[in-house]
Amino acid sequence: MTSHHDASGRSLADYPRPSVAVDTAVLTVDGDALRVLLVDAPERRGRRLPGTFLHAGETLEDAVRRSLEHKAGVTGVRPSQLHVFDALDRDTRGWVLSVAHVVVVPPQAAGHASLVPIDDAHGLDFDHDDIVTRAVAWMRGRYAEHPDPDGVLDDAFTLRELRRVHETVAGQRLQPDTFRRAMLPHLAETGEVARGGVGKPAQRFRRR
Amino acid sequence: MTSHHDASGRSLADYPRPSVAVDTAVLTVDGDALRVLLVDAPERRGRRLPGTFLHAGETLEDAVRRSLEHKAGVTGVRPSQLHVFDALDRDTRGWVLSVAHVVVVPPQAAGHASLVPIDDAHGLDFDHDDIVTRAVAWMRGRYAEHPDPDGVLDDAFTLRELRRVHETVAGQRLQPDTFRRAMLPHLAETGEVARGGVGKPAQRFRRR
DNA sequence: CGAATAGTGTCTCTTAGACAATATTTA
DNA sequence: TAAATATTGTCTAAGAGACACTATTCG
Repeated sequence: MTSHHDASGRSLADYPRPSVAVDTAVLTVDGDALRVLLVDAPERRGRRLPGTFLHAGETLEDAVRRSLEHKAGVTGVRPSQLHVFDALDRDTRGWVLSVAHVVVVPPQAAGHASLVPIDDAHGLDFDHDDIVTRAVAWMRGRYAEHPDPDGVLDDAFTLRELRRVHETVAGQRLQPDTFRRAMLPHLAETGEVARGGVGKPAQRFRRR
Repeated sequence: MTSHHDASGRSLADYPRPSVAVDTAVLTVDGDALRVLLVDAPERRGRRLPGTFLHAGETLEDAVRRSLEHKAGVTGVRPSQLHVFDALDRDTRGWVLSVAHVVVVPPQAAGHASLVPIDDAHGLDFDHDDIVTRAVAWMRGRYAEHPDPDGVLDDAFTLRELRRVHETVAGQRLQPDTFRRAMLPHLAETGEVARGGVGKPAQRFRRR
């Protein structure tokens, strides 16, 4: 923590320190696929999540934002920590801890990197497969509790649109009537109606 | 991450690195109080959670075990990560990240440090109040799903003993009959009976 | 009108919670 | 026997899930 001297009486500056990196799973819901943003490694070793080393004077969240803007053109995100990966041999070049993060973005905000369906996101560099698994589990938990906590949809949306997002995140079909009744208490009516398609026009709702 | 070079082309060794510490909330259930293990700061600045700096060649889990054994005589624990605290000004002596952990132990395993009721564990050094809050929330979530995931009780126990633990963790009374029915599917009978007290002897159960 | 979708009514089944009755022990 | 505790029976209310019916729109 912070003021630890250990038994030997050495102080903070005397210890070798690990490099600290951040790696981020950027998830989005595009149509009926849950996707994750991948980048090609500079040395072409393989595919991986965007990440960077933590710089001096920077928080983890700053580092995540910097890496996403820089490597994928993604801005305005709110990262959440997932886990610290600390296996001693996880990076052959030295002692590196990675703080894994997750970010959920609307599909149009995904920038210029490639969005890969999560079913195809295997065999990534380092422990990035693990990070994707944890990120998806984290997102499932979040969407089981809230209508659209990360603004994947526009400000106003129909229940069909919202249900489609939830079906994609959960990986299974949901009944329209049950879903509607479960969500209504967490939504606010807008009065707007979505016209244009076939069938009775649907009301548009907002998160409340 | 791990192989990040950034735009400037500098490589891993060129960056300043933070010190990385671990701090651990050791929780236990003692009678009807939820307690956390605190230590006095060497410089007597105040009370805090046990922690240490991460040493080279050591994982976070190793560091947690070392700090608990060394500072409190607690062994044989299974730490879980909670959160990384990274505020730039959290330690006046320099750039220090702290990976907060939580550990649940049976009361007799608490070693030689002092166990403080969580209601009295305020005003701790650094961001340790936050860690305690997160640790308690983590433990509540765990006990809401499992009978005794961390072995706070002995191998065999009565439903009254188990209920008392849950009441302490949840901070509220639970109905004996409802609790019993909720727990039974997760328990195995032992055939043993707890004699000695007044009233009908209770069966002893085991986790399954 | 017919197909498609939105929205509502209602039935069933499960479960949590509460209350009460029965069972078994000690003092 | 009285008090205390364990265990089980049962009732009620709430909610999830399913099915069917009504409402509204487009082609």
